[in-house]
Amino acid sequence: MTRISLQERKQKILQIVIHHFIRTGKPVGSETIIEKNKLGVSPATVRNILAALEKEGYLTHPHTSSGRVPTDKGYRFYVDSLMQLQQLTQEEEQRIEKEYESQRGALDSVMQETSKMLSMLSHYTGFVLTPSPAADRLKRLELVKLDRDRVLAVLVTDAGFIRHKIINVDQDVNSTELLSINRMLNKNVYGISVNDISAEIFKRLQQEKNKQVKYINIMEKLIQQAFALDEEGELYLEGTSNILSQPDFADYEKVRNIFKVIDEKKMLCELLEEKVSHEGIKVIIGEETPCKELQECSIVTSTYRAGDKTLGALGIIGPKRMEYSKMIALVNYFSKLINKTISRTTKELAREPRKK
Amino acid sequence: MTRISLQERKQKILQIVIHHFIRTGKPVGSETIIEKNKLGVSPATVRNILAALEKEGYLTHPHTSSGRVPTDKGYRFYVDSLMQLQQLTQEEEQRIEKEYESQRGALDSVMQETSKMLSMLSHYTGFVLTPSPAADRLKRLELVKLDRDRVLAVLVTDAGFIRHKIINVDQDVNSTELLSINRMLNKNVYGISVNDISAEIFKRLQQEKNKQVKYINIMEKLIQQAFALDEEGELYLEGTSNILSQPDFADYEKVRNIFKVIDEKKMLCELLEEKVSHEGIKVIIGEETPCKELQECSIVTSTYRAGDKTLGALGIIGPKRMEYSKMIALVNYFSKLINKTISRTTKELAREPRKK
DNA sequence: AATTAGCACTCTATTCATTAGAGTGCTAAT
DNA sequence: ATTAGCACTCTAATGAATAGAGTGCTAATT
Repeated sequence: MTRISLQERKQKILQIVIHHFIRTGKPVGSETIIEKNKLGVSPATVRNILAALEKEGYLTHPHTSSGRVPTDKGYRFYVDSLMQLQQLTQEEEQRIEKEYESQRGALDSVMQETSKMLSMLSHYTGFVLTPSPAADRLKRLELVKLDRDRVLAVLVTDAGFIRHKIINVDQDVNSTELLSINRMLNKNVYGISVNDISAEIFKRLQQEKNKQVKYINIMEKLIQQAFALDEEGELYLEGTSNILSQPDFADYEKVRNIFKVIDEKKMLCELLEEKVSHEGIKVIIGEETPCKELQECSIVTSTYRAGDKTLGALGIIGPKRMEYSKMIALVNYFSKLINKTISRTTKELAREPRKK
Repeated sequence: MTRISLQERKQKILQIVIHHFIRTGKPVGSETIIEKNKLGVSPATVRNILAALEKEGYLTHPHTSSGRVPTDKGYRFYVDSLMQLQQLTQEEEQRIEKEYESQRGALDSVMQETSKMLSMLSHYTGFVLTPSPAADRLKRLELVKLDRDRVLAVLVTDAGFIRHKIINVDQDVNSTELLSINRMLNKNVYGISVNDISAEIFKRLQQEKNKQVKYINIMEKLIQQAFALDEEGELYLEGTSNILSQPDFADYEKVRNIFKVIDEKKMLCELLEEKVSHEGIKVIIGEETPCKELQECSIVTSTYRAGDKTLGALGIIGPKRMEYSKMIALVNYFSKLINKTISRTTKELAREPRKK
């Protein structure tokens, strides 16, 4: 992507076209441009410039006799260089903050609430992708006996996520035994990442040979299953119906495809996880997505830190023709907010370290 | 709804019309009826009968010169009296059963899987509504300390549902205290419905005056919050995008409304909970729904027993023009399957009663 | 050399008329 | 009670005509 800096006037006109198109959704003609903006030039000049911009790939024609429409490349340039960043209004910030205060609970419900608010404030589809707990640090592990050969494991991670899982141990364990296993595990579990835990625990157990070897067998089963988290983290998705309200998505076929992708959360998860490799706001425009069905959409997403290093993602999905500056501001704000919330949670959790 | 029994031939024709319309989606004319079925009568006669059926409210006309289309009343009569019940094919049953076997886990994930399969096999939208745990019996309650003033409560109900909740106790409780509270609660908790538990526990505690009174204060906080389950139970919803594939929903406006309702799960929850008062298959056709936006849809739903008495619901949402017999068979089958699964779970859980 | 006026040209979208076809509803005959 | 016959109604599809928006090019202008 060679970035030959366009001359100033060209840029100005490109910016006018895109801005106008974003607002109205109608192709923009040379006359319209003159009308709304006092550039001291004639329509013909503007036409020449538009033709040039088209040759360079920033604009297109739906058909010969209609105005110009931005291409993906055009949007990209707009987002990277032309657009002026916006801030949320105080009103909006207050509204968000207020909603957030009342939401004192488990992290998972905060995430759900966040995706809902993203959707409401953007009028598009909002999402939050929870990081796989596998990469997070373990804070606590609780084992509860359910019946003869099944145990419920409850994991609390450093960042404040809670997951539970039912485990089959094909061997009878009585409650007292379980309790002491539990205690032993908790002593060794704090602060280790869920990924490494299996290996780590066995290492420690071998050093602690004085303990009864009796449990080792059971424990192996338990640990293996408890930490085999195949899940890729949760995806909270809200406001999918907003897609139907977008005039840009009048084409039934396209909408159906978009919904198919969104319906199968899995696909979306993968797409997002791939893109969420490094921090900061990211804008994915149209064909930049690896997912064919979403080529008519843009995604504005940002990451947040959960615990010490794990990254989750959040953002919105809407039509390519969206108010990028506004959306970026919105996503950015929530990203910061969640970071704050999580670091608070983490701190609280850390207040009482692993004495027991 | 006076049910003047229609003469046999009338019924026959009504049945032909509805059946044909369900299959093709096109209004049915008198000629078509004659062609496909050898009734020894002329088109004119059929027309007379159609006109009669229309006057009685079972059919309508989209416009003067088109064939007949069933009204809601027509569908209702069809479902109640004309339709012959169907069975799933062996193939289908096996496919379901197989999927089910591999799914050995927490009940919640079974529910999610079920709604997915309902959607896949029906090609409509599938749902499972989990009963509010409040009405279920408690099997076990686990308290885990998170930080100075917050405790994680994990509830396991009789039927096998698992819920967790974060509780604020504005008082420091050390882990040992918590453990003994936990033990005390568990001794008293088994088999009581979550609804009654608050009252019940206090009654018992008063009898047990010998216990330290010290904890009572904390315990009150804990219990109050732990069992204040405002949730109405989970709604698992899958295959919403299938709605878009229905030719019946070509009207953008209508689809948008349907999606709005479905998006806001809450509304759907209430609707379903209301309708799910007594057991058995229920078919809600078009305007019979209390929800305006769903007037173009039909819902086939059935209940399942969770634990001893609590009812959950499951089913499918599709266009009014659906193969009712097939859908009823499908929903019915899943309903039975879940009943079986739950009663198995319950039994397993009961195998080790409340010794500790 | 850049700008602009002027004009032919292209394509869309809307309107209107026409037509074929499907299906009804009524009347009168069987 | 049934049916043949026929006028009537409405839809859906097709095509022609037209207005309008906007371009692209050429030649004149600055």
